[in-house]
Amino acid sequence: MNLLARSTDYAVRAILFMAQDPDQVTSTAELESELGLPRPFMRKTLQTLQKSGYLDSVKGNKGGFTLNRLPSAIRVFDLMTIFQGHISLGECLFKKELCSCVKSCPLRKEVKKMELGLLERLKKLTIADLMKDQKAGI
Amino acid sequence: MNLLARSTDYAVRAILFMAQDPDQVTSTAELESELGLPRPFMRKTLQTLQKSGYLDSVKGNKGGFTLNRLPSAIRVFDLMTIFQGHISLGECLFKKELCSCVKSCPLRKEVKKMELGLLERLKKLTIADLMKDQKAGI
DNA sequence: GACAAATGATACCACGATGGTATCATTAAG
DNA sequence: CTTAATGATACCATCGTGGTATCATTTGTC
Repeated sequence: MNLLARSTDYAVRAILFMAQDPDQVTSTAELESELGLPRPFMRKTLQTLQKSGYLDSVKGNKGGFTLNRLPSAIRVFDLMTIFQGHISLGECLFKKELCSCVKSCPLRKEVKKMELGLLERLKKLTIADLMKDQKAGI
Repeated sequence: MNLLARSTDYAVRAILFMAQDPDQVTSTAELESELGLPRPFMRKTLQTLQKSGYLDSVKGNKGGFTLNRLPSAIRVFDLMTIFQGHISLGECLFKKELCSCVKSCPLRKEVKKMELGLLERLKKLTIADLMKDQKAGI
């Protein structure tokens, strides 16, 4: 299982990179050479981030993207939502309604509790936090 | 996202059902009519449980399965492992090694922390706990 | 102005995991 | 002997995800 999709993961890395030097224009080519992120996929990813208001784009030669928000204002949880939709650990109920377990599903309840704990932590985590870790770590 | 695979989910329901009357032989046909679980799929699922030592099987007419362990000795986490393999929230590192993020991946570290919390809770949860919930709730 | 290098928008593809089915052999109750 | 169950497999279909390709547009540089 993977809590994070590739797209989310890549997005976070790209944003972390751009946050080091917020005013610089970063192209997907740069992300490829600097971080090894696959260029075509990153195009799609960054376009999504731009449409969602996290990045500004500069078209044309020497173009690319710039970060639009403070690292402390970017929650990992929100990025996950953008790329992965509604975040939940147990969504069987919704899509195919094979669950007649409305009342008789104690397992769901437990999973739901764990989900709550997890989401709480996720919602607190920002890019700024990751930058701190990054500097502290190595 | 789904923390639990269908197979795990079904397995838990079947076991919960069987635990109500531990000495009775339960067939997949019964599970289908009583719980609405799809018979062919349940066959596979219960066979897996039998091979893993959770159920005994009775072949032939009037055959089926019986529970082999005490509800308190069946951890949901172990069932998940059987049907879903190694449980983890971030396994990108292993399979395709595109992560050169050994040192530079603060996000992984955070996910790992959350995973620890989640697994701790999951490992504590047994079928007996679920039975208690079931009786308490409605 | 021409070219190169970038994004915008979109459509498409490939693979794997998962949920689910089908088949044949074997066993045992009635 | 028939029926109803499991044992053991092999197979299939669908979907999400990761990834690619294409064409149009924009813009800096020579």
